[in-house]
Amino acid sequence: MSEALDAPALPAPVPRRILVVDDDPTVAEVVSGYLQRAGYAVDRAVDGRAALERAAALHPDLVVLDLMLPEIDGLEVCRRLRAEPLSQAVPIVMLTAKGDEHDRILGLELGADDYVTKPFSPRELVLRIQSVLRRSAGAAAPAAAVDEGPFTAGDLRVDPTARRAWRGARELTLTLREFDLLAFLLGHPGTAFGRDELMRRVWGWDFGDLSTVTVHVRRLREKIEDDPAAPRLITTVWGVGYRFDPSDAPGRAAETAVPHA
Amino acid sequence: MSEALDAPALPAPVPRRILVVDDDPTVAEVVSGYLQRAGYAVDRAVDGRAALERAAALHPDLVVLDLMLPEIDGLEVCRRLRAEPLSQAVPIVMLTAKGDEHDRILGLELGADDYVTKPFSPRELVLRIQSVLRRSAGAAAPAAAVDEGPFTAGDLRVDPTARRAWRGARELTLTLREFDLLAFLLGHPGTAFGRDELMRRVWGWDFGDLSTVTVHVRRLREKIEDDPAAPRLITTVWGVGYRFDPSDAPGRAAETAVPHA
DNA sequence: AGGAGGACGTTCTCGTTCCGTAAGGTGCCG
DNA sequence: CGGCACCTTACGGAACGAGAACGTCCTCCT
Repeated sequence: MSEALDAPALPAPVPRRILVVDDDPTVAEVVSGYLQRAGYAVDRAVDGRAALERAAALHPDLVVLDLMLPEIDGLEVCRRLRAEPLSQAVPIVMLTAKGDEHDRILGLELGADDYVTKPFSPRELVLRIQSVLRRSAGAAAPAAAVDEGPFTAGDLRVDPTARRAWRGARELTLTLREFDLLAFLLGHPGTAFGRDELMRRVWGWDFGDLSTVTVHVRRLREKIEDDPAAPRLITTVWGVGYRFDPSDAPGRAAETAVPHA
Repeated sequence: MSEALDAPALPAPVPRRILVVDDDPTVAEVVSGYLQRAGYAVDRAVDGRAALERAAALHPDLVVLDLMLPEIDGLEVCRRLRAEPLSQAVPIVMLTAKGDEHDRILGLELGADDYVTKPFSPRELVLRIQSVLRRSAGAAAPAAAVDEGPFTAGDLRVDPTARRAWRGARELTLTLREFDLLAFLLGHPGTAFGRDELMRRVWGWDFGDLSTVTVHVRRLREKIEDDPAAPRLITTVWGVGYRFDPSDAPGRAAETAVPHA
């Protein structure tokens, strides 16, 4: 998803196309639903042959590939995708049976970018996919060079491409979520966001426990605020959510009261 | 869940029809009551079959759906609603048993828009429903341009996106309700509103003690008026309600004759 | 492999803030 | 002068956010 990173400048990131390949209708249904919900355009194929056709026709941004397939199995699909120049670079996430270590390793060798073992939680799958997309976007960002160069607010600096952040001269050690959260807020200075909206735009979920956001804001404050107990950068808006306040020039604030009357 | 009451300046919402599907009369009764008091028209169904019939007949704006149902269970109802073009887009809020993660996920896959775990607080359910309605309404109306730039009247300034307000150069510390109230009034300068109308447009309720409005107007005056005892910004219109008076040009706008002798 | 460490999501408790309502007071109108 | 509408104040409860701690999963290192 990197939606969290694209969002600052790109209001509506181009919806990514994902091809889901699975012969089990239930699994395909569940996965498709989750991905659509996360904002992706989903196409489906039920066997290896169809998968290759769809991939050639659609040029998806990512392929979710079940290993056990009729006609042509997942490993073979993977191999052929990698052989074809047009689909050579497409990220592949494999679905493998639990403990099927051998196929998994083989899949990785054939060029799969990640794997998820069945039974899997759809949530986890989405996370993996987002992670893979982020990685590959970072690796091959030729046309997508629209990606923000490092941007700044106050004495905070964030480099989305490098995934690094600084406070003044000191580099911050942020986790993945913390970084995404900070990057998003920095990209929308002065705007208040509800927890639910942060959940959607940073986490990419429509649901989930909103206290998760609270906790991560707390952890982030711990790392970037001078006094986490009295946050000046990430302000709490009571009953609403949070807001990043760019207090660029300390001492220049306009406390000039207009002595009306 | 707190976001439901955030809409400060939305025009009066069209009364929405909600279909409540639950086989437990007590639950259905309680939920219906709360929803009706929140201003929704409520229809009820006790099993899956009836639910589908009612949905087809009424085209409700939202469906509250219990998972455990006689005849046809909630998941199946959900599936069929989604299969039917006419009901394909209707938002669905599911009621699931606590910790029934599997059904919950499956429900979301089948197209539910949110879920609430039993036992739930009716209040929370109403908030979720409002949230879902707002989301789907927003999705359907892309050019809504809800984003108000910060706007001004006199020396008052309100920034809805940042949720901040200033009087002259001094920033005001407003609570959620106070802010919404001020934002609404600022957005309709010179217009008098009855307490009941403010209740509906600021609070979003069709019921409730109107003195609540009185008290909040008082608290707001306390923060923005030079002399809360002789309010110049938020004027009382006797027998009607309140009105915001933009006294832009000092010395010019004194058409409000001071009655006092 | 096995174990240590970190990241993340969840849950619980606690203190604070906010909000709605009730009750009595005051001013406006007939 | 009586009645009504509005004002003012106070209070109890509920909602909210902060903080701390736990359990789980993943990753990395040995």
